[in-house]
This record gives sequence, C-alpha cells and structure tokens, in this order.
Amino acid sequence: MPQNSDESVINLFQKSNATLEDVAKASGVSLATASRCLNRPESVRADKRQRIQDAVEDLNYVPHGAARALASKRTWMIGAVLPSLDSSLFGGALDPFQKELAAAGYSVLIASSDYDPERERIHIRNLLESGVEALLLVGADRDPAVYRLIDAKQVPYVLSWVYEPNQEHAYAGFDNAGAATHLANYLLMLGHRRFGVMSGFNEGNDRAQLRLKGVQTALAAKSITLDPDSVYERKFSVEDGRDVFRLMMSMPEPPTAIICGAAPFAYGALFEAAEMGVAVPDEVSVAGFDDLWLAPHISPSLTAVRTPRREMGEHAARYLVSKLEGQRVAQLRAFETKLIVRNSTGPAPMPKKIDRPPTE
Amino acid sequence: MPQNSDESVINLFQKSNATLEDVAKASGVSLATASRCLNRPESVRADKRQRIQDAVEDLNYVPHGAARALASKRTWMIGAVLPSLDSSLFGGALDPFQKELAAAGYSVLIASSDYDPERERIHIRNLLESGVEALLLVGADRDPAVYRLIDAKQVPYVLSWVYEPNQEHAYAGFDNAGAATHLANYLLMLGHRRFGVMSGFNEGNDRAQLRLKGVQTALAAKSITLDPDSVYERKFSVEDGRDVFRLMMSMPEPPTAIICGAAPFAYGALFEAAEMGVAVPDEVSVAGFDDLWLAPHISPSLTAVRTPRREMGEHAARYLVSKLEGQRVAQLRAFETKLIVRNSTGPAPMPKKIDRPPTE
DNA sequence: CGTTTTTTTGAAAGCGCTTTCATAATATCT
DNA sequence: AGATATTATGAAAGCGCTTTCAAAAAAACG
Repeated sequence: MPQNSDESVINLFQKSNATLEDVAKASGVSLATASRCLNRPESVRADKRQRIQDAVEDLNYVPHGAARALASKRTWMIGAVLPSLDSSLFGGALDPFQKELAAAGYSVLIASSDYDPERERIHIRNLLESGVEALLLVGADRDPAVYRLIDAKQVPYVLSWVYEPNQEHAYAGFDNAGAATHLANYLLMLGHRRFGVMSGFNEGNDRAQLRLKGVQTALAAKSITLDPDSVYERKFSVEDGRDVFRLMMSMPEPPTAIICGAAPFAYGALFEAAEMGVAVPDEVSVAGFDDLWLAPHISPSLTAVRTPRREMGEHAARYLVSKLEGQRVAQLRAFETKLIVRNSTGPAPMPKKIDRPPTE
Repeated sequence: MPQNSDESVINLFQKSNATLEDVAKASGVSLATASRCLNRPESVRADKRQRIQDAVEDLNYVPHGAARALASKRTWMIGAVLPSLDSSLFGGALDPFQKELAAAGYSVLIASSDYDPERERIHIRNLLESGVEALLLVGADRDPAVYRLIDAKQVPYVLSWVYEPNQEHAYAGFDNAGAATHLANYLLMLGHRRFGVMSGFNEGNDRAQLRLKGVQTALAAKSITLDPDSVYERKFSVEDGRDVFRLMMSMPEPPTAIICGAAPFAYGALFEAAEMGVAVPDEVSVAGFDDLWLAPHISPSLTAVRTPRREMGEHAARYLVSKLEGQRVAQLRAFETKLIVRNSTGPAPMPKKIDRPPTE
C-alpha cells in the first residue's frame, strides 16, 4: 500500500486517516483530553479546546464510529425493517421516523423484508449484529424466537401498524380490526348486505388478518356471514384490484359493496369500474384502507380509512429515544384512524326486480 | 444493575451478552480459533467446528459489530441519502438498492435530506463517521467541500438520477436534459408551439435544472423561446400542479402543451383539467416525468418519461459492491429513459379563430 | 520410521476510542 | 499566606474482535 508521508502536502487533498491520537499530539494534549473535548467541550479549558478544535480541522479528523461504539457501548443506530420500501405506504412512516431520530442524533439502518417472515428474521438478526440500539418493526405476528432474540439483546423495539392493548409489546399502531369494523358498519348503515372483500395475503400479515376479521365482526352483528367466495387474497397491486373487481362483478349476485384491505386494490377496482362502465357508487360502493394522496383526487373520490402513518413514525421514534435515554416513557396508545367518506360509497342499490321473478 | 448469575437459568431467556471469548472457553479452543470458525469455517477442523458452533447456539452468541468492524476495518454498511423517503419515487430505487446490497452482505444506512443541501451535508458527514464503506447520493450538484470530505475518507460513491459523460464521478443515472429534449420534440412534432413548464425548485436540484434546460434546447432549435412567465417553480405536490395548471390556463394565451418536471405536477394538472372542464388533450396536452404506477390508469392516461429507478438502484449497488470487493468495475453508462406516449398528449389544437379578428 | 511439507492452532498485539482513577493545577476560603 | 475544595488533566486499562506469527499437530513422503 503506497503511503504518502510528505508532511507538506496540502491539506485539502489529504487523506483523512487521522486518529484522535494524532489530534492529541498535534495540539499537545493527552488522548484523554482530546476525547473529552469532542464529547463534552465545556469540560476542557478554553485555550486547549481551541487548539484541539484547530487540530481537528487541520487534520481533517473524522471520528471512527466503530471504535467509539466499542468503547462507549453506544452505536447511535436504530434499525427498521419494513415490508417494502418502494411504496409511499411505509415510506410515509419511515420518513418522519428517520427525521425524528436524526434530530436526536441517531442514524437509521433499514431493510425491507418483502412481506417474507424469514427474510425479516434474517434482517433483524443482522441489524442486531450491527449493534442497533432499538428496532422498528411492522406488525406483531412473528416467530417467538425472534422476540427472544431481540429480548436477549435487550434491545427495545416498537411494533407499528398494529395495536393490542396487552402490555407484551410496545405498539405504535392502530386498531386494524376496529377500523375495518367501523368501515363495514358504515356500509351496513347505507343498506349494503352483500359484501366483497379484497384482502392482502394473510400469511405473516396480521394487519390483513385483522382487517378481515374486523369486517366479519361487523357483519356477524347483523347476522350476515361473509361467503368465503367473496373474499379474495391477493398481493397488493392495482392489477390485482382490477382483476378481483372484474371477478366479483361477474358473480351471479355481485356484492353491492367492496371493502379493500389496501389502497392499490381500491384504485384498481375504481379503474376497472370505469373501464367496465360500472357506476360507482350507484351500482357498487368501493371503500379502502390507507388514505394516500390520490384518494381525494381520483374520480369518484375514494372513501377510505386514513391510517396514521406520520404519527406512527414520529411516535415510534420518540418512544425509542426516550427509552434509550432512560427517560420515563409514556405508554403508547393506539393512534386514531379516521374514515374519510367521499364519493365512492353510497346507499345500496335497490335490488333489480327486473332480472328475477317478482314473487321470489 | 441487578445481575442474575444463576448458572442454571434456562437458556431461552438468558441475556446474550456472551462474547467470542466465552464461546472459545465453552468449547475449549482459543479465541483465535473461535474467530476463524465464524469467518472461515472450513479453516478449522470439523470436530472443533462443531463444538464451537454448539457453544454459539448454547450461549446465544451474537457477534459484536463494532468490535468486528474495529478489528477488521470493515463495517459492511453503505449509506444512502435521498431527498425524501416518503414517496415511491426514491423508494423505487432504494428498494432494489437495499435488496442487492443485502444479498452481498451489506446493510444500508439511510437518511433523507428533504431537498436541503445543508442537511444533506450533515447526513453525509454522519454516515461517514458511522463508517459507511460507500455512499449513494442523488444528483451531482453539491458543494465541492462535500466531495472533498468523501474523497478524503476514500469512500466510493455513486450519483444517481443524473448522468454526465465526464469521469469525475460515478453515475448511475440518466440524461435528464436529453429526456426533456426528447419529450419537447415530441410535442413540437405534434404541432405545439406554446409551452408551459412546471419545474421543481432548481436550487440544489440539478435534475430540475437539467430538465428545464432540455426543454429549452428543443424549443431553441425551432426558434421558440420559453417565456419566463410560463415556467413555474414549485415544490413537488399535486396541489401545486393543480394551482399552476389553473394559472396557466387563465393566461391570455394559454399554452397548448404543458411539460411537467415531476409526476405530482402532471397528476395535479390532469385532475384540475377534469375539474375545470378543460379537455385533455384536445385543448391542452399534458406530459410528465417519472412514469409511476398511476400513469396508465388515470384518465386520460399520462404521457410520461419513464425514469429507470429500478435500474439505478440495482446498478448503483452492484457498482459499489464490486468496487469494494476490489473487482474491476464496469464504467456505468447512462440508463435509458423511455417516452411512454399515452392519451394525455395529442396534436396542437387549431388556433381558435373565433375569439380574435381573423386578419390578425 | 524419521523427515519434510502441509494444515491447525494459540499467544499476543493491536484496531481507535472512552472512561476510571489518581495527580496536578487552579480557585476558594479562613 | 496556608489550608481546603474544585476543576482540569494524563496514564492506563479496557471494549470485543481480527490477524499475524510462530509453534504444534497431522499428513505426506522417501
């Protein structure tokens, strides 16, 4: 390895491999004092402080994170593993999460699990090895061994996107089932009795499970059972939303209301309806989850449950920070969802008597 | 700190503060051998390897990243600072970037700059302190001091979203100006002569600058100058797209074609057009950048330049990995953009003779 | 079998920083 | 001014790992 030891080389282009020891030497203090100067400047006398800071500048010194972490037992890193990075769905929580943490001096290590529990496990493990001091996860449903691993490392974590009133975990989420029930009740109130549900794949996705369950709860209260044939599990995509909408509408007795467990389904349904010439909401109502930016602009505008992405990200960050700083942490509550009623939902259509014998 | 030193405690709930030395002791080998066993298992004899691996399991051993990094001079971390994490725009590149890197054993530290150069600088510096081995950035236009800092640390980096044929930086991007020129030429070919442009804020955003320049180039070739009044700089949002569309259409001589420097503008324009009853493309054509998922579904479907987000993310990752592994790295080329023509653009409308004296 | 070559191993020296603990310097008080 | 209380400093001991280097063990050889 070629080593340029020409002392007169101009600073600007100097490799900055200076260590704190170099800084100490250059400013004529001990290593300990130099270290102190970086961490608690007020604890070192003004004249030396100046000399040290000058040396830092001169030598282009950049602290060595790993060394610092090893000695201080603080990495100032927090991990987040999300199902996907690609949509604005989780990004909407990640962005404030990161900002809040950055403000407190933490960096965030991310990974996307692609909705795959095994991949998530591996990422969590890697993050733990990297020394993250805390974790943000999505959902609660995972192999107990994963929680054991995290607990063994004594790493605080918060589960987003879900909420359960038990104290086993820290949640920064919302009540998926409740929100779904609320949405279904709204549709029931409009007179709907035949429902279709588009759900995400349930495996390893408790949010999807809970939403489905929430719908069933509401319907059960009216003694309506949800025919398994009218529940479709698909991966989240607009195309799947379109396909399923078409399938549903070609059933002998199509639903009068379609509940979409995620935004892409709802948009897909709306696009397909437009293309098929199905009137929304006159012939069929469509409602969804995740009130993304498009919802108010699309035509008809989409009735949807607003999920508190920003709140989850922010509060998760604050919770973890105060936990790490050893402050008393407020127990996290469920964040509120809100049903935003727009134009894609309306009263159930009158049964078409024309198609069938009037007596029946 | 209460310390449970009961040796008979069940493993499952044991804190895993075991160090490699503990593992070594438990399996009756030296620290060195234990270390080797983790890093190059084949270099240690099978029987000992088994004993060591068992001890790792038993003790719930998790390597200490910082210590490893300090000793080996490898952090296996790569940093990315993006203008925003919240949209699927940068997420669309980040996701494949992260996946590609994870496959090669790297973790990614992210930060969002919020389009603020100063904040970006700070994040870059923090990432460098954290010991990232490489960096992904967006755009090329930044204070030379930032590049000096990165170079001083000898950290390879790649600039995404832009491309310049010079060799000063590594690019994983595309030709913004060229794509804009292409788009403008297409509209010129359709007979358009009066243009409106919606641009992102140019400050610190070379992508926006280049796109604007690209449009101007195309128009200049036809001796059309772009009236400064018909260029609007806004932050990226659907609402701004709506506002600007309204402004443009209320000009005495509204443009017949509107070029949107980013997706939200175009959608905003389309929504507003629908609301105002302005026919697209009959009265005005609208074309945009960033062919996001919505483009084909919206009505009218959006003519847009597809930006190679996935390619950028993937190739940036591959480039950095091979650079770090010391392999010969292929010089990155510009990735292709593609103009996807849909229904939001059409021939320039005939001048309305009715409104004005026919002689003029 | 004794030798030479090859493969495995362990002792020990760091990696670059923080932090304790004792000492030196300075400030505060009779 | 001398005694005492504060504050600023430096020496040195790690933090948990990797990696060299030399020695030990095993394999291959004549």
